[in-house]
Amino acid sequence: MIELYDKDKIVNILKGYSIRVTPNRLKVAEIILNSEVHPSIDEIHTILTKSGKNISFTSVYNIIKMFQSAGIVKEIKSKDRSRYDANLKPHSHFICKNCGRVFDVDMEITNSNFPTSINGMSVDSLEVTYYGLCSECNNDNKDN
Amino acid sequence: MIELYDKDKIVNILKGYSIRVTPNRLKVAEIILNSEVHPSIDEIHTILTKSGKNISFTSVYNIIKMFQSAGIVKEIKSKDRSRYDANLKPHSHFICKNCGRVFDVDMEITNSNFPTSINGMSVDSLEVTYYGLCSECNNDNKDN
DNA sequence: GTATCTGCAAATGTTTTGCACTCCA
DNA sequence: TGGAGTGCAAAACATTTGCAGATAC
Repeated sequence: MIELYDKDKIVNILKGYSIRVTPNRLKVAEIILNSEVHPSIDEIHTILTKSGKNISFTSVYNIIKMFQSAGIVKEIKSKDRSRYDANLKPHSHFICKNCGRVFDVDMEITNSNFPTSINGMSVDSLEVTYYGLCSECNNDNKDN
Repeated sequence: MIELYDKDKIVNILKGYSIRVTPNRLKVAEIILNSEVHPSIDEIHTILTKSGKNISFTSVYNIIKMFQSAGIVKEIKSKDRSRYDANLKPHSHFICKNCGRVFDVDMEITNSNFPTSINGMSVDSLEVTYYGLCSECNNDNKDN
Protein backbone atom coordinates (compact mmCIF):
# COMPACT_ATOMS: atom_id res chain seq x y z
CA MET A 1 0.00 0.00 0.00
CA ILE A 2 1.39 3.38 -0.99
CA GLU A 3 0.99 5.80 1.85
CA LEU A 4 -0.40 8.79 0.08
CA TYR A 5 -1.74 10.54 3.12
CA ASP A 6 0.29 11.00 6.28
CA LYS A 7 -1.14 12.04 9.60
CA ASP A 8 -0.69 15.76 8.99
CA LYS A 9 -2.49 15.64 5.66
CA ILE A 10 -5.33 13.64 7.18
CA VAL A 11 -5.71 16.08 10.04
CA ASN A 12 -6.00 18.87 7.52
CA ILE A 13 -8.53 16.98 5.45
CA LEU A 14 -10.73 16.32 8.48
CA LYS A 15 -10.46 19.94 9.57
CA GLY A 16 -11.37 20.98 6.06
CA TYR A 17 -14.62 19.13 6.49
CA SER A 18 -15.13 20.66 9.96
CA ILE A 19 -14.73 17.28 11.57
CA ARG A 20 -13.10 17.21 14.97
CA VAL A 21 -9.97 15.16 15.01
CA THR A 22 -9.99 12.22 17.40
CA PRO A 23 -7.64 9.24 17.56
CA ASN A 24 -10.36 6.92 16.26
CA ARG A 25 -11.20 9.17 13.35
CA LEU A 26 -7.55 9.40 12.43
CA LYS A 27 -7.26 5.62 12.44
CA VAL A 28 -10.27 5.15 10.19
CA ALA A 29 -9.33 8.01 7.88
CA GLU A 30 -5.86 6.60 7.49
CA ILE A 31 -7.23 3.25 6.34
CA ILE A 32 -9.89 4.60 4.05
CA LEU A 33 -7.75 7.26 2.43
CA ASN A 34 -4.82 4.99 1.79
CA SER A 35 -6.66 1.87 0.77
CA GLU A 36 -6.65 0.70 -2.80
CA VAL A 37 -9.22 -2.04 -2.25
CA HIS A 38 -12.01 -0.02 -0.77
CA PRO A 39 -12.74 -1.71 2.53
CA SER A 40 -16.03 -2.50 4.21
CA ILE A 41 -16.78 -1.31 7.72
CA ASP A 42 -16.07 -4.78 8.96
CA GLU A 43 -12.73 -4.91 7.17
CA ILE A 44 -11.66 -1.55 8.53
CA HIS A 45 -12.48 -2.79 11.99
CA THR A 46 -10.55 -6.01 11.43
CA ILE A 47 -7.51 -4.24 9.99
CA LEU A 48 -7.34 -1.91 12.97
CA THR A 49 -7.94 -4.65 15.53
CA LYS A 50 -5.31 -6.92 14.02
CA SER A 51 -2.74 -4.14 14.05
CA GLY A 52 -3.35 -3.64 17.76
CA LYS A 53 -5.34 -0.45 17.44
CA ASN A 54 -8.37 -0.76 19.64
CA ILE A 55 -11.67 0.45 18.25
CA SER A 56 -15.20 -0.89 18.35
CA PHE A 57 -17.20 -1.87 15.34
CA THR A 58 -19.80 0.72 16.28
CA SER A 59 -17.22 3.48 16.26
CA VAL A 60 -15.97 2.48 12.83
CA TYR A 61 -19.58 2.47 11.75
CA ASN A 62 -20.28 5.88 13.26
CA ILE A 63 -17.16 7.39 11.78
CA ILE A 64 -17.70 5.99 8.30
CA LYS A 65 -21.29 7.20 8.26
CA MET A 66 -20.11 10.62 9.42
CA PHE A 67 -17.48 10.67 6.68
CA GLN A 68 -20.16 9.67 4.22
CA SER A 69 -22.44 12.51 5.25
CA ALA A 70 -19.57 14.93 5.08
CA GLY A 71 -18.69 13.75 1.58
CA ILE A 72 -15.26 12.33 2.36
CA VAL A 73 -16.27 8.82 1.38
CA LYS A 74 -18.77 7.30 -0.98
CA GLU A 75 -20.65 4.06 -0.43
CA ILE A 76 -20.18 1.35 -3.02
CA LYS A 77 -22.64 -1.54 -2.93
CA SER A 78 -20.57 -4.57 -3.72
CA LYS A 79 -21.24 -8.28 -3.62
CA ASP A 80 -22.49 -8.78 -0.10
CA ARG A 81 -21.73 -5.62 1.80
CA SER A 82 -21.09 -1.94 1.32
CA ARG A 83 -17.60 -0.73 0.73
CA TYR A 84 -16.31 2.78 1.09
CA ASP A 85 -14.27 4.87 -1.25
CA ALA A 86 -12.42 8.04 -0.40
CA ASN A 87 -13.97 10.29 -2.94
CA LEU A 88 -11.24 12.49 -4.33
CA LYS A 89 -10.89 12.34 -8.08
CA PRO A 90 -13.52 11.04 -10.50
CA HIS A 91 -12.95 7.43 -11.42
CA SER A 92 -14.78 4.23 -12.15
CA HIS A 93 -14.88 0.98 -10.25
CA PHE A 94 -14.20 -2.61 -11.03
CA ILE A 95 -16.12 -5.02 -8.80
CA CYS A 96 -14.93 -8.60 -8.63
CA LYS A 97 -17.90 -10.93 -8.92
CA ASN A 98 -16.07 -13.55 -6.92
CA CYS A 99 -14.47 -11.81 -3.94
CA GLY A 100 -16.47 -8.59 -4.02
CA ARG A 101 -13.44 -6.37 -3.75
CA VAL A 102 -13.58 -3.02 -5.50
CA PHE A 103 -10.72 -1.63 -7.57
CA ASP A 104 -10.32 1.82 -9.04
CA VAL A 105 -10.34 2.26 -12.77
CA ASP A 106 -9.29 5.45 -14.47
CA MET A 107 -12.40 7.26 -15.54
CA GLU A 108 -13.09 6.89 -19.21
CA ILE A 109 -16.46 8.51 -19.33
CA THR A 110 -16.53 12.15 -18.46
CA ASN A 111 -18.50 12.91 -15.37
CA SER A 112 -19.22 16.46 -16.43
CA ASN A 113 -21.55 16.09 -19.37
CA PHE A 114 -24.22 13.75 -18.10
CA PRO A 115 -27.81 14.95 -18.25
CA THR A 116 -29.05 16.82 -15.19
CA SER A 117 -32.57 15.61 -15.77
CA ILE A 118 -34.10 12.45 -17.24
CA ASN A 119 -37.89 12.16 -17.53
CA GLY A 120 -38.47 14.43 -14.55
CA MET A 121 -35.81 12.72 -12.49
CA SER A 122 -33.03 14.99 -11.31
CA VAL A 123 -29.62 13.45 -11.79
CA ASP A 124 -26.79 14.44 -9.50
CA SER A 125 -24.21 11.78 -10.18
CA LEU A 126 -23.16 9.07 -12.56
CA GLU A 127 -21.29 5.90 -11.82
CA VAL A 128 -19.61 3.55 -14.21
CA THR A 129 -18.91 0.09 -12.87
CA TYR A 130 -17.11 -2.78 -14.52
CA TYR A 131 -17.76 -6.34 -13.41
CA GLY A 132 -15.63 -9.42 -13.82
CA LEU A 133 -12.91 -11.34 -12.02
CA CYS A 134 -9.95 -9.60 -10.40
CA SER A 135 -6.48 -10.88 -11.20
CA GLU A 136 -6.31 -12.88 -7.99
CA CYS A 137 -9.62 -14.65 -8.54
CA ASN A 138 -8.66 -15.20 -12.15
CA ASN A 139 -5.59 -17.10 -10.99
CA ASP A 140 -7.56 -19.08 -8.45
CA ASN A 141 -9.83 -20.18 -11.25
CA LYS A 142 -6.93 -21.42 -13.35
CA ASP A 143 -5.70 -23.58 -10.48
CA ASN A 144 -8.90 -25.57 -10.37
CA MET B 1 -47.95 -0.87 -16.67
CA ILE B 2 -47.72 -1.86 -20.31
CA GLU B 3 -48.12 -5.61 -20.65
CA LEU B 4 -45.26 -6.40 -22.94
CA TYR B 5 -45.19 -10.10 -22.26
CA ASP B 6 -48.28 -12.25 -22.23
CA LYS B 7 -48.44 -15.74 -20.82
CA ASP B 8 -47.52 -17.45 -24.07
CA LYS B 9 -44.44 -15.33 -24.55
CA ILE B 10 -43.37 -15.95 -20.98
CA VAL B 11 -43.81 -19.69 -21.33
CA ASN B 12 -41.57 -19.58 -24.38
CA ILE B 13 -38.97 -17.48 -22.61
CA LEU B 14 -38.82 -19.91 -19.70
CA LYS B 15 -38.61 -22.87 -22.03
CA GLY B 16 -35.85 -21.11 -23.93
CA TYR B 17 -33.86 -21.11 -20.71
CA SER B 18 -34.72 -24.78 -20.07
CA ILE B 19 -36.75 -23.80 -17.03
CA ARG B 20 -39.80 -25.92 -16.29
CA VAL B 21 -42.96 -23.91 -16.31
CA THR B 22 -44.91 -23.90 -13.06
CA PRO B 23 -47.71 -21.59 -11.95
CA ASN B 24 -45.44 -19.87 -9.43
CA ARG B 25 -42.71 -19.28 -11.99
CA LEU B 26 -45.22 -17.82 -14.38
CA LYS B 27 -46.47 -15.44 -11.70
CA VAL B 28 -42.99 -14.22 -10.84
CA ALA B 29 -41.88 -14.00 -14.46
CA GLU B 30 -44.95 -11.98 -15.32
CA ILE B 31 -44.13 -9.42 -12.65
CA ILE B 32 -40.45 -9.17 -13.34
CA LEU B 33 -40.73 -9.06 -17.11
CA ASN B 34 -43.44 -6.46 -17.17
CA SER B 35 -42.24 -4.23 -14.37
CA GLU B 36 -40.82 -0.83 -15.08
CA VAL B 37 -39.70 -0.22 -11.52
CA HIS B 38 -37.55 -3.25 -10.97
CA PRO B 39 -39.00 -4.88 -7.89
CA SER B 40 -37.29 -6.46 -4.92
CA ILE B 41 -38.09 -10.03 -3.88
CA ASP B 42 -40.21 -8.66 -1.10
CA GLU B 43 -42.12 -6.40 -3.45
CA ILE B 44 -42.80 -9.22 -5.90
CA HIS B 45 -44.14 -11.26 -3.03
CA THR B 46 -46.33 -8.40 -1.85
CA ILE B 47 -47.68 -7.65 -5.32
CA LEU B 48 -48.67 -11.27 -5.82
CA THR B 49 -50.15 -11.66 -2.35
CA LYS B 50 -52.20 -8.48 -2.64
CA SER B 51 -53.61 -9.57 -5.98
CA GLY B 52 -54.79 -12.79 -4.39
CA LYS B 53 -52.13 -15.01 -5.92
CA ASN B 54 -50.77 -17.22 -3.21
CA ILE B 55 -47.03 -17.73 -3.07
CA SER B 56 -44.52 -17.85 -0.27
CA PHE B 57 -41.64 -15.48 0.14
CA THR B 58 -39.26 -18.43 -0.07
CA SER B 59 -40.63 -19.47 -3.43
CA VAL B 60 -40.26 -15.99 -4.83
CA TYR B 61 -36.74 -16.05 -3.49
CA ASN B 62 -35.97 -19.45 -5.02
CA ILE B 63 -37.45 -18.48 -8.36
CA ILE B 64 -35.67 -15.15 -8.60
CA LYS B 65 -32.36 -16.75 -7.73
CA MET B 66 -32.98 -19.43 -10.34
CA PHE B 67 -33.82 -16.75 -12.91
CA GLN B 68 -30.66 -14.93 -11.93
CA SER B 69 -28.50 -18.03 -12.44
CA ALA B 70 -30.17 -18.67 -15.75
CA GLY B 71 -29.50 -15.11 -16.86
CA ILE B 72 -33.10 -13.98 -17.16
CA VAL B 73 -32.74 -11.33 -14.49
CA LYS B 74 -29.90 -9.25 -13.17
CA GLU B 75 -29.46 -8.13 -9.58
CA ILE B 76 -29.30 -4.41 -8.94
CA LYS B 77 -28.06 -3.32 -5.55
CA SER B 78 -30.19 -0.35 -4.66
CA LYS B 79 -30.63 1.69 -1.53
CA ASP B 80 -31.44 -0.96 1.04
CA ARG B 81 -32.20 -4.14 -0.83
CA SER B 82 -31.53 -5.88 -4.10
CA ARG B 83 -33.83 -5.32 -7.01
CA TYR B 84 -34.14 -7.43 -10.11
CA ASP B 85 -34.15 -6.44 -13.71
CA ALA B 86 -35.25 -8.58 -16.63
CA ASN B 87 -32.15 -8.39 -18.67
CA LEU B 88 -33.20 -8.03 -22.28
CA LYS B 89 -31.74 -5.03 -24.02
CA PRO B 90 -28.73 -3.03 -22.86
CA HIS B 91 -29.72 -0.01 -20.84
CA SER B 92 -28.64 2.04 -17.87
CA HIS B 93 -30.32 2.58 -14.54
CA PHE B 94 -31.41 5.52 -12.53
CA ILE B 95 -31.52 4.85 -8.80
CA CYS B 96 -33.51 7.21 -6.62
CA LYS B 97 -31.49 8.10 -3.56
CA ASN B 98 -34.68 8.65 -1.60
CA CYS B 99 -37.01 5.77 -2.35
CA GLY B 100 -34.48 3.37 -3.81
CA ARG B 101 -36.57 2.55 -6.85
CA VAL B 102 -34.74 1.78 -10.05
CA PHE B 103 -35.76 3.18 -13.42
CA ASP B 104 -34.49 2.28 -16.86
CA VAL B 105 -32.56 4.83 -18.84
CA ASP B 106 -31.81 4.44 -22.51
CA MET B 107 -28.21 3.39 -22.84
CA GLU B 108 -25.98 6.23 -23.86
CA ILE B 109 -22.67 4.48 -23.50
CA THR B 110 -22.13 1.61 -25.86
CA ASN B 111 -21.76 -1.69 -24.14
CA SER B 112 -19.74 -3.18 -26.94
CA ASN B 113 -16.46 -1.30 -26.77
CA PHE B 114 -15.46 -1.57 -23.16
CA PRO B 115 -12.10 -3.11 -22.38
CA THR B 116 -12.07 -6.87 -21.84
CA SER B 117 -9.14 -6.61 -19.49
CA ILE B 118 -7.93 -3.98 -17.02
CA ASN B 119 -4.70 -4.57 -15.09
CA GLY B 120 -5.10 -8.33 -15.21
CA MET B 121 -8.77 -8.16 -14.27
CA SER B 122 -11.11 -9.71 -16.81
CA VAL B 123 -14.09 -7.53 -17.53
CA ASP B 124 -17.33 -9.11 -18.63
CA SER B 125 -19.84 -6.34 -18.17
CA LEU B 126 -20.24 -2.65 -17.70
CA GLU B 127 -22.95 -0.80 -15.88
CA VAL B 128 -23.81 2.84 -15.95
CA THR B 129 -25.91 4.10 -13.09
CA TYR B 130 -27.35 7.52 -12.56
CA TYR B 131 -28.25 8.71 -9.07
CA GLY B 132 -30.63 11.42 -7.99
CA LEU B 133 -34.26 11.93 -7.08
CA CYS B 134 -37.08 10.38 -9.08
CA SER B 135 -39.92 12.64 -10.19
CA GLU B 136 -42.14 11.48 -7.36
CA CYS B 137 -39.57 12.14 -4.65
CA ASN B 138 -38.76 15.45 -6.32
CA ASN B 139 -42.38 16.48 -5.90
CA ASP B 140 -42.48 15.29 -2.31
CA ASN B 141 -39.53 17.53 -1.62
CA LYS B 142 -41.26 20.56 -3.08
CA ASP B 143 -44.26 20.02 -0.80
CA ASN B 144 -42.17 20.43 2.33
C1' DG C 1 -19.85 20.87 33.33
C1' DT C 2 -21.62 19.92 29.09
C1' DA C 3 -21.69 18.37 24.57
C1' DT C 4 -19.28 15.06 22.01
C1' DC C 5 -17.38 10.56 21.39
C1' DT C 6 -17.23 5.76 22.22
C1' DG C 7 -18.77 1.03 22.46
C1' DC C 8 -21.56 -2.82 24.37
C1' DA C 9 -25.57 -5.12 23.61
C1' DA C 10 -29.74 -5.54 21.46
C1' DA C 11 -32.97 -4.66 17.55
C1' DT C 12 -33.85 -4.48 12.75
C1' DG C 13 -34.34 -5.99 8.14
C1' DT C 14 -32.79 -8.60 4.36
C1' DT C 15 -31.11 -12.71 2.67
C1' DT C 16 -30.34 -17.54 3.07
C1' DT C 17 -30.85 -22.39 4.62
C1' DG C 18 -32.86 -26.77 6.74
C1' DC C 19 -36.24 -29.62 6.37
C1' DA C 20 -40.65 -31.61 5.65
C1' DC C 21 -44.53 -31.68 2.75
C1' DT C 22 -46.76 -31.68 -1.88
C1' DC C 23 -47.17 -32.58 -6.51
C1' DC C 24 -46.82 -34.58 -10.81
C1' DA C 25 -44.45 -37.44 -14.36
C1' DT D 1 -42.10 -43.52 -6.14
C1' DG D 2 -38.75 -40.34 -6.82
C1' DG D 3 -37.00 -35.95 -8.08
C1' DA D 4 -38.52 -31.32 -8.49
C1' DG D 5 -41.15 -27.59 -6.49
C1' DT D 6 -42.96 -25.32 -2.49
C1' DG D 7 -43.10 -22.99 1.94
C1' DC D 8 -42.76 -22.65 7.12
C1' DA D 9 -39.77 -21.54 10.54
C1' DA D 10 -35.39 -20.58 11.91
C1' DA D 11 -30.57 -19.12 11.04
C1' DA D 12 -27.26 -16.10 9.32
C1' DC D 13 -25.59 -11.65 8.34
C1' DA D 14 -24.98 -6.86 7.61
C1' DT D 15 -26.63 -2.72 9.34
C1' DT D 16 -28.55 0.31 12.65
C1' DT D 17 -30.06 2.14 17.19
C1' DG D 18 -30.50 2.82 22.45
C1' DC D 19 -28.26 3.91 26.04
C1' DA D 20 -24.70 4.45 29.49
C1' DG D 21 -20.16 5.48 30.51
C1' DA D 22 -15.78 7.89 29.00
C1' DT D 23 -13.55 11.73 27.11
C1' DA D 24 -12.35 16.23 25.79
C1' DC D 25 -12.90 21.22 25.37
